[in-house]
Amino acid sequence: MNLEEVARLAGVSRSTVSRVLNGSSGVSPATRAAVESAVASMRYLPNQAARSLAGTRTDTVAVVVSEVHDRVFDDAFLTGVLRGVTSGLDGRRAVVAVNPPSVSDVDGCLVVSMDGHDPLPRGLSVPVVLVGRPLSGGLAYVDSDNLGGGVLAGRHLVARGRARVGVLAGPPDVAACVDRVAGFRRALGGSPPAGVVPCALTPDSGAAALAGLLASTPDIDGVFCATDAIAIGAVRYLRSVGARVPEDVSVVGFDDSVAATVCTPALTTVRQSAEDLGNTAAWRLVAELTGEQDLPQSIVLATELVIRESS
Amino acid sequence: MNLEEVARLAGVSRSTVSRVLNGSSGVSPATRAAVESAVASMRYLPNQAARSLAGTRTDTVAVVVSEVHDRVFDDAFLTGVLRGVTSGLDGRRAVVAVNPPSVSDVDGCLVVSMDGHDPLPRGLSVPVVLVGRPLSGGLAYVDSDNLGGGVLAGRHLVARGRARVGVLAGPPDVAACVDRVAGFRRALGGSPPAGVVPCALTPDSGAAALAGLLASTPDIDGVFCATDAIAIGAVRYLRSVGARVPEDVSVVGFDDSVAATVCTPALTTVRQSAEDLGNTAAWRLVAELTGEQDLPQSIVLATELVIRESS
DNA sequence: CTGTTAGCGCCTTCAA
DNA sequence: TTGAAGGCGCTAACAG
Repeated sequence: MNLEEVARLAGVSRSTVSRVLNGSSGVSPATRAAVESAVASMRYLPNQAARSLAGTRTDTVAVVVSEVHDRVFDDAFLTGVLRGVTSGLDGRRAVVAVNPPSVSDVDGCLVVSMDGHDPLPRGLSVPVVLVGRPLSGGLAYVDSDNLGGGVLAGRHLVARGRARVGVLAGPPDVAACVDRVAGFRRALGGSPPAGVVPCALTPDSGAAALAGLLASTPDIDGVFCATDAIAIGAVRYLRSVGARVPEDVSVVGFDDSVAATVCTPALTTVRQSAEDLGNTAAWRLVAELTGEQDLPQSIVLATELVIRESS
Repeated sequence: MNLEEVARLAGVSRSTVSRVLNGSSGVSPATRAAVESAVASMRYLPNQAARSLAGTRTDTVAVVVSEVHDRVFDDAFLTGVLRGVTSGLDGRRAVVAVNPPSVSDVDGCLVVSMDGHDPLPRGLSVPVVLVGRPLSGGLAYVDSDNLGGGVLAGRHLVARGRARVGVLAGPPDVAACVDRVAGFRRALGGSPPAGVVPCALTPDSGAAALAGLLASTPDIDGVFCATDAIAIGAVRYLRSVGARVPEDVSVVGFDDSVAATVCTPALTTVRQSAEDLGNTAAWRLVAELTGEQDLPQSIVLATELVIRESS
């Protein structure tokens, strides 16, 4: 089934059908109606390949997922982003490509990178929008307000009367973690944290980092962790050495992952919406593809403190 | 850059380049080498749209994700499947489509359905492989050995000396849950469960279902839950009424989700590999697309008992 | 406002 | 073993 057949049924030419299908102006209402009813009655769907070949768009965008570091706790983030992306693509198709990105024949590219490097499709000359702030490079991105979330966490621990707080900062090359810690420091103002130690994005690494911190600074009464995964390790370690959470030590995480809700005690954390992130990034890319002007280079989405039992 | 330019550089015709690119036999080694070096030096990539239009394939498959029920705990499953799929597609592109599937221009279709209904793309006349057994319909599918996993769980509780076990069975229209419970019953042999109650796939629903079960059967010493999410609710409820896990009551879940490892006590559960599931389904679809004969209608992947603290 | 025309880049007979 | 030629279904000028 092709344009030709639709045109014949509607009693017009191929071009006219094409015009209607593409929403061009300059088609009389009567003609348009005739074409639309023909399309509907035949259940006609345009051939995407022919469309791409003749036109200038492919109507598909690539979603490049970088999977560099340990990802145990990132699954929910990824599905959330994907969900948001597919719903924000406005009819375009999303092709998923995994790490060494070799995508072609796409109109644009969305990159979900959880580290700060740029796993950018090489030799790809289409608009790109990153999900998550890159540590360097002038590309457009959408990110959660990690800095603001860090501020929320900091103010919360201050409000709880915690005066000697440690920070399990995550990896220094993960922009989200860097920003979270920066925000946290800002909230503490003149009284800096009792200690800031980097760690990997796993509970085990969080536990080990906290053990090291407590060895040198035993009187800590609060811990801010750059992710929930780290916080879960921190809580586990604290309980293993007989410290009560939150009575002796308050713990705050970041992400509002499922794990944060099921662990004991349930984690106070900062929520970000992966779905909004994906949706907004898709929107930004589509806007660029449709030629909108004066688009923001970066978009930052609000985060929110969720108070539970650990603080 | 197109075939023409490559042909010119290699000193042959377009047809010959096309033959080399598509691996047709009947090209002299010398010619083939010349073409390949031209392709490499120009970094030529065929235009996918033109290829689809002229040929008979699109080299892309749809991944249809059905999101019917509460999905809080399914994220890891989905990303696992997706990861497996993309790596099993052998160069083909994966387009993701969400629930009301309206995909076209694909060679085949992978459907990830977590309920038993068939959210099948209507009017799609391409091969389909389901990830997860459908409750009805004669479509090809790949599934975890939920029945076998249920057997493992049952034997385990028997070996632990548990004689009065309850079952939180999940929804009756989710094939995976149905199979898990069937396997569990089989392992118990002549001594049936003390009670089997359906519930939704959430911790809260699991807690409520267990409360109801305990009301009528207070002397239960073991609980098998169709998913980890349900098990987490069960554990929470048991502890809230002062029962010790596992001393008073053993609890076994299913899925080996992240939540199972971080909750207290850590859950004994049955592991399935979402990645293997996706990879195998992709393999099965590709095999059908490449014309392989005598393919199995269903493929079942082994599951594995993971013993932790809750039993 | 509508129809005619010329390709888009590739695969695939058919000849040579 | 290779080349020439036609056409896949559509869009985008260009006429009328």
